[in-house]
Amino acid sequence: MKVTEIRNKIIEKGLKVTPQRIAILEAIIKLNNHPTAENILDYIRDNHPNIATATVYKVLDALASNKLIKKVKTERDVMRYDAVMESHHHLYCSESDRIEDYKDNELNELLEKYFETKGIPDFQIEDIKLQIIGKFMTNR
Amino acid sequence: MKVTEIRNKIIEKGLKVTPQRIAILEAIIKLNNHPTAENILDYIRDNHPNIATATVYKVLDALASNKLIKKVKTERDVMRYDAVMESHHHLYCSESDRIEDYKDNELNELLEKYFETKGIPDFQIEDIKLQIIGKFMTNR
DNA sequence: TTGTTATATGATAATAATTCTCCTTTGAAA
DNA sequence: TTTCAAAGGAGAATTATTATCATATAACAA
Ligand SMILES: [Mn+2]
Ligand SMILES: [Mn+2]
Ligand SMILES: [Zn+2]
Ligand SMILES: [Zn+2]
Repeated sequence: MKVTEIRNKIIEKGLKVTPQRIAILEAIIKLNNHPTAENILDYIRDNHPNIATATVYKVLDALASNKLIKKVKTERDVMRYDAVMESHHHLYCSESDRIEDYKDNELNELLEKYFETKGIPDFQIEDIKLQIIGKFMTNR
Repeated sequence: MKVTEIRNKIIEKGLKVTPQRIAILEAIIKLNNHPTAENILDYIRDNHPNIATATVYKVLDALASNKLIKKVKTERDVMRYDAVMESHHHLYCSESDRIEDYKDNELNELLEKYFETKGIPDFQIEDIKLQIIGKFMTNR
């Protein structure tokens, strides 16, 4: 993902392009590990030593409400962020804070078909997310 | 759910039975709406005007780590609690903080069968929770 | 029943993630 | 270039939760 592409993503949403926004969006894409605000700060401090914590949160909020990133909730008191915008699920490690993406179109279709016929009384489904909890058999 | 039953649940886990623990567990069961710590406090203040906020959190922690209640995470910065211990999913309202239980054994079996045959590489599944986001067609 | 003791509670301070406020800076359009 | 709405920086404030520690009490034994 080149900086030009990131700039374009931001422009497409009608947002001003700033060095902070580029750095933060780039960090989330590159880290690719559902980083926290603090992870992002640590990552970009090398090139942006003066960025304020509040700016990171404000940028994250702007990116999320413009659908350039997603918020990923965790068991713990800290929000994490995701630049993968296509619909996908998450694998949560039951022993650590590791979260990995799980993309599975066969599963999505299965669920869609299931709820299409069965439905949920008095409820209109907009989205379904799976939290798959377990243990990773590989390190990282 | 009678108080005697609640006492027994607490005793079974080898915990001391205290008026605070009874009141808090009873509140979560009766409210049946995935209450926050504050909701619980409000509910029990009538009969326990002197209970400390910290006690509520400590009791919630003790109940959760002894598997008498579950923590339910939300998009927002507040934990919610659930006395329904059987495996179930949640319906999240996309417009409000309403969360309702969704129990569906047919779905559980479908998912179990699906992952049993397909599996996830390098990952050992322990539990699967669906977050079903959408709109309730009824008020409350 | 009473005494003992580990555990729980209450009061309050501390923490940690996030948000707010307000002033300054800047991106982008003209 | 100038203009100015929008964005950033600094630090205070907020809010949910946790920690600390002195006091109270549930459970058990004598
Ligand atoms: Mn918080
Ligand atoms: Mn918090
Ligand atoms: Zn993801
Ligand atoms: Zn529930």
